[in-house]
Amino acid sequence: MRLSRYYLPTLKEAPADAEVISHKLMIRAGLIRRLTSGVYNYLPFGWRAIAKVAQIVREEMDRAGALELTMPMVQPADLWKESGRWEHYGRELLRFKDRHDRDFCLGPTHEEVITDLLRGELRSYRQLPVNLYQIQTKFRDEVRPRFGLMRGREFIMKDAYSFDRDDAGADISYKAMYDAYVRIFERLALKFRAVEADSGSIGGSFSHEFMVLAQTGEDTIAACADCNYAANVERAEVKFAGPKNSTPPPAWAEVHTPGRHTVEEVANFLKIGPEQLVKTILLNVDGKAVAALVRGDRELNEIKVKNYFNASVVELAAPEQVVAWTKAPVGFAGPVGLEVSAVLADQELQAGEGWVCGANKKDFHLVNVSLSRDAKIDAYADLRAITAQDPCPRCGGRLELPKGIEVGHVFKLGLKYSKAMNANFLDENGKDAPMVMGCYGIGVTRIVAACIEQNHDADGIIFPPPIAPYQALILNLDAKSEAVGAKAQELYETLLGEGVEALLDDREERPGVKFKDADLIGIPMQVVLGAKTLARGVAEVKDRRSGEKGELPLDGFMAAFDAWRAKVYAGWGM
RNA sequence: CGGGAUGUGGCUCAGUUUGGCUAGAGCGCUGCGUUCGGGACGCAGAGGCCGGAGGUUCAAAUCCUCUCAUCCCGACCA
Repeated sequence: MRLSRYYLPTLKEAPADAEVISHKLMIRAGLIRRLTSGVYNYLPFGWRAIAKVAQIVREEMDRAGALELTMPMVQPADLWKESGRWEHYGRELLRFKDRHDRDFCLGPTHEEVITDLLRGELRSYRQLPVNLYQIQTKFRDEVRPRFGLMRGREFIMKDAYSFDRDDAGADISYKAMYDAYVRIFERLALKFRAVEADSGSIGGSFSHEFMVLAQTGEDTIAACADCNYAANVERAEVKFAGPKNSTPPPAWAEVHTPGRHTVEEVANFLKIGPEQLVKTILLNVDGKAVAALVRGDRELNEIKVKNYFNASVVELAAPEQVVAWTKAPVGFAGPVGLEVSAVLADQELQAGEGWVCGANKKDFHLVNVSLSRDAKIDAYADLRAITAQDPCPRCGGRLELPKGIEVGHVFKLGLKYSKAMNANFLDENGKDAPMVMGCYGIGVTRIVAACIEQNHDADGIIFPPPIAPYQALILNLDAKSEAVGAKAQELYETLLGEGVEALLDDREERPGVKFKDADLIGIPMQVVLGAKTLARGVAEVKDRRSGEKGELPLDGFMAAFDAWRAKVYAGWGM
């Protein structure tokens, strides 16, 4: 394609409402335009990148034996009521009524539809397993869409669903998808990590997330430097050395701590370390009052609390509730004499005595507290967030905590939907049995954004070749010169003829403008042709990633180009 | 949903505090000329009822009320 006839609106300045780099660059480089909050137009250049990703996903899904289909975006409420999610999915589900006043929603995911589809059609174990997928626009009415394509309300997703006769079969399906995902992200030339994940409200027994590694990621990964353990910190278990027997402290005593309510304030005031304090965090767990205790220097992982109770909602208690439960303002809660429905303590609090904690009384704390002697602890459990100082829960090795962007998630669902929706088949013995399901998602549009988060510099996007909308950009620096124009056109046609996706910048712009735009839009290979180089019988080339420049002879150009391309791709590990 | 902020040509913003002439700048866009290897320069243009509604006033981009939209932080999130 020739740029003089391309709709590629590049911008010198980023719009004020873009915050993260991928969002800014996608707008500046003319990939997307916002229609409304969390909803974007995909412009021709951006759409090509999305299509590239989708095609690789498609090829690997097909290779893994999955079958592509397309299900409706508009879904009847009946199905969601059947699975129970009409009530539980929340307001992320965009609901509306048709002219007959019937309830509908826009599909945020398709477990209900696919289960409904198959339960009517698949009756025999002979027909299983089956794995179906689609690549389609999804809509989730996110409470807070942000960061451009990173968290949109409307986005493109590949979602696959597997149905098996039994657990063992489901494990095989799961593994096949996991392996396909690894191949997909390898082929996309992204730096990624597959991590153990919390399965969240989709349910099911276990799951993995695929994270594109990038500083700006919203998720944190606990990854072992010594073994292959990696988990989302939401899920990562903390290894506990075991309780220690220490002598109980003398009886607890109140100390006056006027106006000190944070751990830091109290620790400074008493001239002790925060690890000698116990934080008492009051939570609402499915409407019940729960206290969670962690050491002063630790952070509570609310998801662990949620999983401990198998609860659907865990939220921090409101200040009024804290006052009602502890008879003191926020900042002075403690386990001694606290009356709530459950008091959970982090396991490591078993290794220590003589804690400092809130007195449940304004401006007072307690010292010399023994949890076993002075408080009623219902259970000790792994409650806190893992830190970089913790050992690897598998091998005891050193942990790193890199940031990642979740671009894929595989779930083993088990019987959750098949039971709720009666998706049964007849097994070998002629008996009804529920199908064992798995579901597998990839955020196609999010991958493009994540790719840019991972690959950019001060000048713009640096597309990995597999995602790049075009492989090579030819810059005609002398658009008015017939000789240069003819040669540029010739190179362009040569590349196209050899199957290289080329873009020709034949606009009547000054060289500086073309160089800037070329770097901004991030096509991996730049071929620069001007009067000077033409006179010398060469074209200048630049590797967008490394910035390395070279010259290729115009005579026998294609052979030289092939060699150079191999070098550029090698830089991407391809 | 709680907290904060912003809405002025396509983009970035000034002007609003303290109401007052035909509402400005840079970038971008159109035309002409000079330029031509890292976002050139000159001249001449086009383009805005200042998010919307109502109100106060002799007079509103500016003050008041309501409303809509967008962004940020938090809660939330296959």
